[in-house]
Amino acid sequence: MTAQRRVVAEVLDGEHVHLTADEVHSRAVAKLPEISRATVYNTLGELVSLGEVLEVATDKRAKRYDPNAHRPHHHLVCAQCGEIKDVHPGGNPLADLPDSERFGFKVSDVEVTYRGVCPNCAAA
Amino acid sequence: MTAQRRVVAEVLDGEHVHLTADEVHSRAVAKLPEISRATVYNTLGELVSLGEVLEVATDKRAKRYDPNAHRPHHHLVCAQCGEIKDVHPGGNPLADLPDSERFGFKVSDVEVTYRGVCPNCAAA
DNA sequence: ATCCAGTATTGGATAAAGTCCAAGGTCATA
DNA sequence: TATGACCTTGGACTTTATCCAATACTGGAT
Repeated sequence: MTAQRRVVAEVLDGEHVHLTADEVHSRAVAKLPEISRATVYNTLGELVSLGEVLEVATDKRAKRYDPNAHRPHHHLVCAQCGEIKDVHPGGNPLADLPDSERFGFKVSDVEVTYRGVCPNCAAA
Repeated sequence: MTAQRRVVAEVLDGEHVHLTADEVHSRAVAKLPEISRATVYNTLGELVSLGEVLEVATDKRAKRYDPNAHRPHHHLVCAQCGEIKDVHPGGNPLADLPDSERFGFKVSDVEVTYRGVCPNCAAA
């Protein structure tokens, strides 16, 4: 555990945190000015491999990193400003996919992304 | 309607078609050698605006374009090779998101992505 | 059939996001 | 202190996508 990794881990902490790699880097630089982009990417990649952090691809621009990897959840995204909330819907989408629709795949995971407009953007 | 647009529309036709912009361009070039990348991007953008084609962000690399926009469906993705199938699960995920989990958003849409391993990759 | 205004296309430049790599630094151990 | 393992750095490079000015094409009006 190096100073650089500690800083990345610190930046990625909290509820409803979904930063891009670049945002992580900016915030990390604020705490440790000499940290490089490459290290941020390396560390994020390791955290993802370790299962400590999730990659989220809600919009098609930069990947986002979600530290809330240990409680399963899905995402609610504002179509206008891009804000992302963690949500915990009921139901079991895995059970809703009949065998006839599995094409022989071994299905292991489901991701659900709700889209809408957040209160801020609705007001504007 | 120009030759270029016709070619792009032709390339994007069929079931379980989920090409990247680059793949669309390659195939379009095969039919119309002088078509430019910019035109492919423009045309894809227009088709998306018109609601004729969907953008899919299943992996975090290039966007993919799905011509099957008129029958609602979700996606099943192979985690190894990236193959994508259209699927039609039962259930109603929208109904599964309680008000208490909506954070005041006006929720209008849900995307469900199943992940697993396709028969090919499982055999290998 | 021709002309025109408007729209589409082109290719090259540019941007944004991410990856790769060689060189150098740090740390624990012996 | 010397050694080896692993991290970090910065810059070059790749991939994906967008922008722009110049040119070409389209369809309707004449």
